[in-house]
Amino acid sequence: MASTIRLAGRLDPREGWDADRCSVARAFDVVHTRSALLILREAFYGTARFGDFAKRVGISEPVAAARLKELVESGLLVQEDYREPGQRVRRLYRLTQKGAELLPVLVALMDWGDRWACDDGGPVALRHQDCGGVVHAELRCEHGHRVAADELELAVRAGAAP
Amino acid sequence: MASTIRLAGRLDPREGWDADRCSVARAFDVVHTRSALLILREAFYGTARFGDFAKRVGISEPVAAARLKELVESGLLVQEDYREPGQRVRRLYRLTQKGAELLPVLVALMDWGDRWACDDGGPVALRHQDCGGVVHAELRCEHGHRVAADELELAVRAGAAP
DNA sequence: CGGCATCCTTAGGGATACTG
DNA sequence: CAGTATCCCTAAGGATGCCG
Repeated sequence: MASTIRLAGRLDPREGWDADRCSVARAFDVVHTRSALLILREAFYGTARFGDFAKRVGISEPVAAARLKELVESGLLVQEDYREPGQRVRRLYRLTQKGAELLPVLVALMDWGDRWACDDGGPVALRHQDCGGVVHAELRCEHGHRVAADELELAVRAGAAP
Repeated sequence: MASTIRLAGRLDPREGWDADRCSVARAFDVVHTRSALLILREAFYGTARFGDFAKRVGISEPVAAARLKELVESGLLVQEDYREPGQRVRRLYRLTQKGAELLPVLVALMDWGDRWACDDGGPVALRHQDCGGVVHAELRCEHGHRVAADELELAVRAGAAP
């Protein structure tokens, strides 16, 4: 059946597999909750202030406070105090490099949701500023080849032996 | 500061934004838990049987049963009863097309975890079978251009007005 | 082997009210 | 505006035990 795939690979890396070392699990543990994910989405959209996060994500202030604190502690966001001349101090939350590199995760989720969880293709689209083309997250090898799921091979990295 | 980015775009799509229509949120709601994500990871690695999921993901049987049932109900996995001649019936869980298309999400998470949550670059690597090149999830527009975060533009889709 | 039933603990998240 | 303090509910997930 074409609807099921599996990663190719001669050796079975799952023997002696240490679940705690899995990068997928570790990445999930950092993001960790729905509210944190949506706060990151808003940060990508340019949101920077406490109240805007709570309002736009649709969560209560206590939850927003807890998630923002965790995200700062994890190094995904930085809090900056910022004062324009003659204005009161504003507190801004902004993405760090570490946080910004989660963008492909967000885009991949958006792609999937647009395709499988929306009637209409989703409320927003990402476009390439230069050419206007719609942007997606896709699998490419380091030589630039587009890689289909059945062309993947799973390899255990050196030093990752059981 | 180079470590913060924001999506370009002249109009602000967040006014009138309906949080429930967000594809990122909807996709997260389908996957929904850590254990479901790791079950999907195992499905990509070729795991198909109940006990293997529980053991390799590192979760209890009740949790595995609950997640597998949810994933089947969501249409990400199918359960097949399968009998080799002379053997007892085996039950297999396999990815559907809908589930298989979550692969870029998993790869993007793995990429991020390898880079930011592991000392050693992560336990496994994905390679392109044909050329051996390491595979990553990256942002490309429909014309094949590689798209950096600051080249993105957010556009409200037709019919997505407030 | 492939589950389900039960009990338990912890954490995510909403509501409300209050402070600097 | 940017939070904090309480209280409460629900769900994720482990442990144990049973069943076809």
